[in-house]
Parts: sequence; structure tokens; C-alpha cells
Amino acid sequence: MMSSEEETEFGLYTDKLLKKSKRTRQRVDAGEPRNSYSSIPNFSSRPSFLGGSNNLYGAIFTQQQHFGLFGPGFAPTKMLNELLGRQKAESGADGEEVTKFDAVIRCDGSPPSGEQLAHHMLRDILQGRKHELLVNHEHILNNNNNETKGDAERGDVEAAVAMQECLAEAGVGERQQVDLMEDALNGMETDSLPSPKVEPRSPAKPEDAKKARVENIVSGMRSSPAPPQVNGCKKRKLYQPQQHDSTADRYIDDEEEETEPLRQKQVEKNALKTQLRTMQEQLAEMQQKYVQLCTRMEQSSEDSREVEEIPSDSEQSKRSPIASPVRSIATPNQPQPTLSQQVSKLKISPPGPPFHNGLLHEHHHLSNAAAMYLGVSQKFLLEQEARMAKEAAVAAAVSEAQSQAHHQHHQPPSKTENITERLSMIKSNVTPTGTDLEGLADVLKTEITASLSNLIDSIVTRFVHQRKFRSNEGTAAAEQLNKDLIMASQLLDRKSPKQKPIERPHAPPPPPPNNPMVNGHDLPVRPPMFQPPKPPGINQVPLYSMNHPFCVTKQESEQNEALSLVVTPKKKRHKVTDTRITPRTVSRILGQDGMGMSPASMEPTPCTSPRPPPYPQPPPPMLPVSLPTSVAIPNPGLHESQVFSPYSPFFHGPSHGHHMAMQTPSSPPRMHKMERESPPIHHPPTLLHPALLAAAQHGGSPDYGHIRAPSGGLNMDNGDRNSDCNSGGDISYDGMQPTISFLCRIPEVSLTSEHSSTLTPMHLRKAKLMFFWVRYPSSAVLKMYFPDIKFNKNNTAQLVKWFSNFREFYYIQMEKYARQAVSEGVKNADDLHVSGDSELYRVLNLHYNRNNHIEVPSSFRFVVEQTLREFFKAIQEGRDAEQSWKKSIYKIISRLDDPVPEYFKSPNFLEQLE
DNA sequence: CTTGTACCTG
DNA sequence: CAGGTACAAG
Repeated sequence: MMSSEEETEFGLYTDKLLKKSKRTRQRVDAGEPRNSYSSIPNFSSRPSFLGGSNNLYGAIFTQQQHFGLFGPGFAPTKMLNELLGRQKAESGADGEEVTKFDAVIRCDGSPPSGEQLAHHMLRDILQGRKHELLVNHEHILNNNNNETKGDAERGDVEAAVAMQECLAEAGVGERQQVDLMEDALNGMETDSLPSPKVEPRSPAKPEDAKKARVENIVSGMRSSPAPPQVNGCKKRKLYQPQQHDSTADRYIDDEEEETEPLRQKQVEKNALKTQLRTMQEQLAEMQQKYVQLCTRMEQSSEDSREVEEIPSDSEQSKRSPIASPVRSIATPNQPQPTLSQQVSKLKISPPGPPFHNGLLHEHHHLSNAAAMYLGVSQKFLLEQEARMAKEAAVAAAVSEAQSQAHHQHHQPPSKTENITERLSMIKSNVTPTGTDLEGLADVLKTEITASLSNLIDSIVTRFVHQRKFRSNEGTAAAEQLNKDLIMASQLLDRKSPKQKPIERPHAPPPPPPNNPMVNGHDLPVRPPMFQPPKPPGINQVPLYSMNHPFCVTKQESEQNEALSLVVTPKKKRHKVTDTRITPRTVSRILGQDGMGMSPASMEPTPCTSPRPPPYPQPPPPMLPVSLPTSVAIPNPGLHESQVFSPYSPFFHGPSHGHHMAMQTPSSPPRMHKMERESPPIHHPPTLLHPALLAAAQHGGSPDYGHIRAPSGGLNMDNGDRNSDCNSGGDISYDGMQPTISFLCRIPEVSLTSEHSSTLTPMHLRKAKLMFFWVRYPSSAVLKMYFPDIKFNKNNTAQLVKWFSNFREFYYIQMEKYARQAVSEGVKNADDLHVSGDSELYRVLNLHYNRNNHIEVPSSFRFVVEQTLREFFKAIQEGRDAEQSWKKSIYKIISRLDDPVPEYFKSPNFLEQLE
């Protein structure tokens, strides 16, 4: 069957080539049978795991697909929910939105007053009372007014002094709040306002003046026709313009949109500035609080564990660096630095010893996320300040009359009315002209809220996970099984991609507690990093928030391009460009040569099993047309061999060190004898990925301030609805929308997290890494390995296109180096070897694994070598003059696809690609 | 008509 | 890397 197929295939092709001389360019492989290489049953020359019985394994496959999807993260989610529910029941009448916080706080058993304070503060923030806090805090900052501190001192958390002050302030009566706020505003104007053009306040009747000022702020915020430029992201439409339009009309005054009163601008600026600053301070405080919580939880849960890392003393040293930036801001009687400076202080990511237990590591992780956020905010503020200054110069003509007109339109609030509430209310109804500022505020609010809740969720989840995991190592075995099944399914998928997914017949993995390990393969000795996958999305938000659009400012990042494309009415495919180096990678690369493996990568790397020597020898080099047909015959024996081959998770090869010849000598010979790798080593299979290990080791605190992470994950989420809907939705979107969509629609995007249809740069990286295993993945396989993507035609095509591009690059390189070898007089193709230090290899690695996220599987090197030899032979024989001479090579190479390691499906994997 | 691929171009 | 095209097969 195979041979006949070959003949017809080629015969047809050549016939058509002869017929159609019209097309000049040589079409090497157009119109190959659909997925002809990989979809042919048992086409692969590899031992066939599945034999011929597709149905049976198909069932397994589809079942395990869900298995893999839900994976270990499933149960924890449930547990979290249960925990939260229980805690809520216990907590009684507390607001619903604070349930999670309750759970968190009470995790350690005893909620001291400090945590109660934190609790209230969180609730305050969530409920929008932050304005009060902001203003009051500002009051503290400017006036060092400690009179109302009250019982804040009884808090037992010394690190949260600033927060406590803030909280204490928040506790004062409303009347006092009004005064405090007014004071704060005054102080703001006098102390922190760089521009002198402020209406001098009259000392005679301070009350009235202050009220008037407040009114000015209010009206100014409403009326300011700020240009739609936000943080340098040029002319993006702003957040929810329709909503603002509809509501704003009621407030638009006749004249107010014509000119911008400078003073109003300034006041507005100050108000927002203050708000932003305070929110950031609060965020920092929350971080701090979080650290404390982590520490407490750590202590409470560590009883039974060995307490190597964290003697209670180290807590102090660990907390202090975090608290210090906050204090530096909260410290009264200090000249207030500019807002951006303050933010930059906040941005300092807490150093401190690396903690290698999950919680503390998580703390670092999240703190970094928060730091990223702060960095984002800082950037915005810088730009905002710049813009404000410019506008101030432009709008030199201050129109007092206008501001007075505003006063008429908006009566001063009754005394009992909470000014801050009114502020917030008005803020939600500002005219579209002020939407840039407004959008910022909204985004900040949303983002902070979302980040906080996610932080907390994450903590709880981690905690629960740790608890559970310790008592239940059996999960490892389940994961192992899962992995194996996936491998099988992958092979199967290539052969019969048409399988329809079958509903998962039984419940997901979480094995019963106390279930001993089924087999001793996967020992619980996991590096901390690999906590059971978090419930989807728990960490997604922080991750995505790092890629906040604020980040992408002027630098025309490629991602910017994608975003702008989305904005344009014309529907375009998301351009997902990768390749920007992450901070961590920078340090890694700086430490070592470009190809050098990072220490992390030297860690046991499970699934990158070297190609086994007993591999069915590569097809007859000189006869590309006559492909081995034997593999077409289902061979049960091969099934066995596959199970126990190095590819199988159950295989345990020699356990000595594994050496990839990845060193990079100073002057690497492009090609040289390949040290046929000493016995292929296979490490005990784990789900641990080098990237994960790397993350665990480098997880400390990359300096996000220097180099921004690629702004991935920001592509418009509108892809959810499929392509056709995109164009319609795009118009109404604005620059803020991506963030909003990610942070506001947590239930949809984050908590369910899987199922954005947008391929992010992270996905691109992942796809590139996958290329090490598969050159010709079917779309079914691809879909399987991107479970977080809701596929439609567009993104499927995009993903397929990626691999097409990968191949293109790959073959170009191959041809290039093959020709070079020919020109250099290499005679025998067998003399060509590709080792880790080959230039070719380096080029490829740079392309597909630029940041050395993973250790390149030696199988890939083998494939490269084979490809190179094929090209070499073809060129040597002059076959390259023939039409479509590459086709045979492609065909050979297409059979060298390997199963992609299962951990590529892990949601964590994507995260670890940064 | 859809899918998959190669090829070329920007 | 994406757009676009030309193919060739289901």
C-alpha cells in the first residue's frame, strides 16, 4: 500500500509538474496529500506505539486529553472553592467580596488585628472606598497628622505601619473625612504641584475655599477634554467610549469642552496623581501584607516539615526590604518626590533570600508581578506628567469663568454626602474627553482589584495545594500515566486525526489520599517550582498584567503593531511576534555563551530523551522515493518497544549524567565528527520541565524595569468570537480594552483562563520549542498542545503558518549549510555531523529556542543531521537542479517527527516561558 | 469547498 | 512572521 501510494504520489506530481509549466517557481510540496507525511497511518518509521487499533487508543486519547487538561489543577480548584465556601460560612456576615480574604487571613488560624486591618483595607479598596483612603493617606503624608491614629498602634504587624495609619485614618468620621480630604487636596496643591498656577487659597475662609476647590476638581474631571492619548499609546480609543458618551451627555456644559482651563487641569492632575500614588502605595502595602501572610502560613504549615530555610529571624530580613520602599513614601515630613519617583521606589522588587518552598516562591513570583504593575504605572505617570506639563503650557489662558460655571451646574454636595463617593460617582460619568485619565483610573482600579484578588487566590490555592500534595504523593503516578497516555495519543493523532473527542467517561485524576505511589517512577522530590498546576488563570492575570498596554509605549514593539492592527477597523490577523529577550534570559545569556546551557537547563531534563541508537535506521539516503514501507504494517511488537523505549515515560535508561554537546568553543568548527552521544540517557521522567526548573532557580526577582517582557497576551480577546466578528468588535474597542478584558472579565478569561482564541507571543515561543520535536504537526496535534486556545479557523491557520515558517527557515538553513559543506569539499554525507557547537545548530537554537527555555532534545540534533545529509547528498549529486528536489527530503524529514513531551500541555509551561 | 503545503514577498 | 498565492488533495 505504501509503495503504491508513493508511486502514485510522485507520479501524479511529476505529471502535473510537466503539465503546468505555467508556474515558474518550483513547487516542492504544494498539494501534498493532506498531512501526507504524518497522517498516513503508521507512516512514521518510528516504532508504532499504537499499532493499528486506532479505536481503542482513540478512546484513551480523547479521554486523557481531558485528563491532561484538567490535570492536577482540577482538584485544587475545587478544594479552594470548598475552602472559601466554608470560610465564608464561618465568617458570617462579612461581605461576599471579602470571603477570599477571610480565607486567606484565617488560614493560619489566628487572625491578629494586623490582619484584620488588612482585611478591612482590602475590602475598602474593593468597595471603592479607596478614595477615602487615598485622600486620608495623602493627608498623612503631607501633614503628618497623627491625631487620629487611634488604635492603629495595637496592630501587631510592625511592617504595616503605613497601612495601619491609613486604615486608622479611614476609620474617622465622615465629617472628619471631608476635612481631611480637603486638607489633602490643599496640601496637594501646595506641596506636590509643580506648576505655580494655582489659585491661592484664601486663609480667611478656608472651608469655603476648600470646598470650592473640591468642586473644581470634580467639575474639572468631568469636563477636561483630554486628548485621547493615553500613556503614549497614541490615539487608541478609550475605554468604553459608548458608555461614557451616553452618560456624559448629561453633564456636558455648553462651553466646557471648548477650552481646557489650566487650573482645572492641574487640579485634576493632582487629584489623579494623588489617587494613583496612594493606590500604588496601597498595593505595595498589600504586597507587604501578603508577605506576612505567606510567612505566617509558612510557619503554620511548616511544623511537620524541615525548617531549613526560614528561621523566624529571616522573616525580618525578608520583610524589611519590602517594607522599606513603602515606608520611604509614607514617611511624613519628607519632601515629596515626584510621583514617578515614588512609583519607582515602589517598583523595587523585594530582594531577599530565595525561598524554595512553594509559598515563598510564589510570593516572589507575585511580587514581581506586582512590581511589573508598578513599573507600568510608573511609566504611565511619567508620560502623564509630561503630557500634563505640555498641556499646561498650551492652555495658558485660564478660564475662571468656566470653572465658575461648573460650580453653578453642580451644587456643592450636602455636608453629609461623602465627597469621595461623589468623586467616584462623577468619575464614572465623566465626559469622553476626560476618558484618558478616567480610563487610567478605571484601569488602575480594576487592575489593582483584580491583582489583589488573584494574589490572594493564588496564595490560598498554593497553600491548599501544598497541604494536599504533601499528604498525597500518588498524584505523581497519575500524572505519569497521564503523560504516557498523551504520548500515545499523540502518535495516534497523527495517524487518525479525525477522531472525535469523547466525553471523559470518568472523573479526573485526583487520586484518593494516602494512595501510595503506583510505581516508584515519579518521586515526590519535586523542586518547588512545580506545584500542581494552579487552577487555570489564577496566575494568568498577574502574568498578563505584566503585559499591560501601558508597557507598550513608544517603542514600536511588535506587539504594538498587533494591537494597533486590532484597533483598525480592518480585520487583521493578530500578529504575534516573539523574540524579545526576557530579563531572566538576559542574565542567563550574559552569564553564558549564547548557546551555553544555563545551569538550570543542566538540571535533569526529563522528556528530552536522546534519540535512541536502536532507532530504525534512517531511510536509504540515496533513494528518497523509495520509502520504507515496512513501517506501514502495524506491529504490535513495536508497540511494546515503544512503551519501553526511551520515549516512554516508563523507560528508565542508565541514570548517569546526560551530556548534550552544547558547549560553545570559541571557534567552533561548523561541522565535525559528532560524538555519537554516549549511551542515551534518560532521566527518570518527571513533569518537571527545564523551563520550570529555571523558573524555580531564577525565580527570584528579575528586574522588569530594565527590559520589559514581551507584551504578549494583550492581543484583543475579541478572537473569542471567531474571525467574522472581529471586525465589528474592533471598532468599539479602545486602547484600554485589552487590559479591561483581561482584568475585568476574570470569570471569562482568567478563571476559565483556557480559551482565549488569541495566540500570544508566549504561544509562539512554545510553538517554536515544539518544533524541536515536530516539524510537521497536524493541526489536531497542535490543538492538542495548545489547550488554552480556543481554536477557530484563523488561529489554527496562524499556528499552522507558524510551523510553515519554521520549516521554511529550517530548510533554508539546511540547504545553506549543505551547500557550504559541498563547497568545502566534504565527500561523504556521513562525514557531516551536527553537534551542539555546530554553527548550524546554534543558528537553529537561536531561532527556535532563543532564550534557551528548554534543553534541545538530542533527537532534534539527529533530525538536523539527517536533514543536512539529505540536502548534502542531493546537492552533491546535482539533484538540486531538478524540480522539486527538496520534496523527497521533506518527506524524509517529515517522518522524523517525535512525540512532543507532554509537559508542553501544562499551563505552567506557557507561564514559564515568560 | 476546505485543508494543507510550498513559495514568494514585505 | 504574516499576506498572499498556487496548488493538490479530501
